[in-house]
Amino acid sequence: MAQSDTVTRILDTAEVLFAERGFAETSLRNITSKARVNLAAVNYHFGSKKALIQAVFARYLDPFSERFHSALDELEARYEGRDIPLEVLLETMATTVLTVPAERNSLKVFMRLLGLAYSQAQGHLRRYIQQQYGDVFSRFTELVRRATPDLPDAERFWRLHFMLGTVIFTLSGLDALRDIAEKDYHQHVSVRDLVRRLRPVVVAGMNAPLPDERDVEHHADTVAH
Amino acid sequence: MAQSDTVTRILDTAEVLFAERGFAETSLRNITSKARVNLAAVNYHFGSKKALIQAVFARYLDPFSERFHSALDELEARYEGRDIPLEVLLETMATTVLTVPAERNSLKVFMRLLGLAYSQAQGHLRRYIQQQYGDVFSRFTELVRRATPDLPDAERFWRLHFMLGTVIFTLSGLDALRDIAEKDYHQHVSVRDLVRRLRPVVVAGMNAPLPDERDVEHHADTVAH
DNA sequence: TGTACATCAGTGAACGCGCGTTCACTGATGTAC
DNA sequence: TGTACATCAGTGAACGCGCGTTCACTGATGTAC
Repeated sequence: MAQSDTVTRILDTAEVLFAERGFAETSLRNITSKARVNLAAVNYHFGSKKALIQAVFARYLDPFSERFHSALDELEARYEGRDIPLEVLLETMATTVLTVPAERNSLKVFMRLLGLAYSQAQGHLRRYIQQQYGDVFSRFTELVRRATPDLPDAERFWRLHFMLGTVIFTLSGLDALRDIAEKDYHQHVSVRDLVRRLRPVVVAGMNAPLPDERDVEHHADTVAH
Repeated sequence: MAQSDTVTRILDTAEVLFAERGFAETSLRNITSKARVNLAAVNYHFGSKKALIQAVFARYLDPFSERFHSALDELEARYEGRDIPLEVLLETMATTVLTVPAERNSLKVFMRLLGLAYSQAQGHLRRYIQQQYGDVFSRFTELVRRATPDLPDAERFWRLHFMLGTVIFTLSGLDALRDIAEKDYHQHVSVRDLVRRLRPVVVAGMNAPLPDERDVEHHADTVAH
């Protein structure tokens, strides 16, 4: 066994199991037995389960953030200080997301992991991602800000997250949805096909008319907390 | 203690803890100690942790599906066989979702639970929801079909799920997003406020132009699986 | 009205189990002299 | 070239812990006669 083949085997197995069942539901024994690796090897190489989870993310997010940064560099150079159109920014992000996992396991796993990062409690994970990759996201949102000067800041913030929700939710729940879609419409759906369908929806959502101000205080907010 | 006050106390506490931390991360000991109830009471009244989880969902989804059915009855009567506009259908769904938890704990909890139902592995839960509440969802999608006759079936299917993703993702990840939003914009965001912001985005997304057919086979699908 | 019995909500303690982590140890490889 | 030592990946077994569940039991209330 080559040096630290073990590390790779652990990461490869862990990312698949985490994506399938979540972090709490995947035990180190699940991972190490499937990877045919000693149980203690996880703690030996990574230190803890938490650190393993972060390492799994880093293996996707490090190349992603690096490439996204250089894609944005290129874009800024090309537009020489002029505002980059929203469609181009979204397209660039989509392209980068699509290229990263081509060398890794699969886009499905990448998206499921992103979905879990959002939805599972795992506070440490959100903090880690925020801290490690917050800058590239900030850079992107700043460019989006310049591309949509008429959108109020808060509105743009929320719409970006709506958009993120659409994409992550769809691509991370892909398997279940794909099954239903194929059963109902006898039509195969590839990830690229979905991205193609997502594009006009996302663009239309970002460019939607502003919400009606009169709605704001129609009713008292009856929700606790 | 009145008869089966215990049952209510368990459900009230469980739904909050489940919403906060997920199912696997919430132990029966967490629930029973916070509810000041005997540990064995959960198994006595519900039979198992799984059954407790389903009971928590039923307490929201039973009234929801009942009300949504009657709201749709009303709508169909009002439109006397004519197609109901998409906006009206979406509005009706939103209104129903908003009224249900007004009597319960909070909308936030309801949405977090829906988000968890989608994102956590918990196969039994998705099956349970599908089986118990699938009919009302089918009825709704059929009405949406009639309201959008120009949308190809597959396109409508995907857009409905895009929309679902946006709403569930946003409302279930609300706390984290709200924190960021308040930090950045010093502006409190209520759930009703978010629903108001979601409306035009969702409508625009559903009515977006069809995807460009030429994109379909621009590149081979390089993604594994 | 009184007694015997059944029902039922709730309890306290224990069960076995799988979990993440730790630790003393092995055995191969590299380095110094 | 040979020997002593250090480094490092990996291992096997055990640690204590918290988990969901079970079980024998209690004590209050309702029912039959």
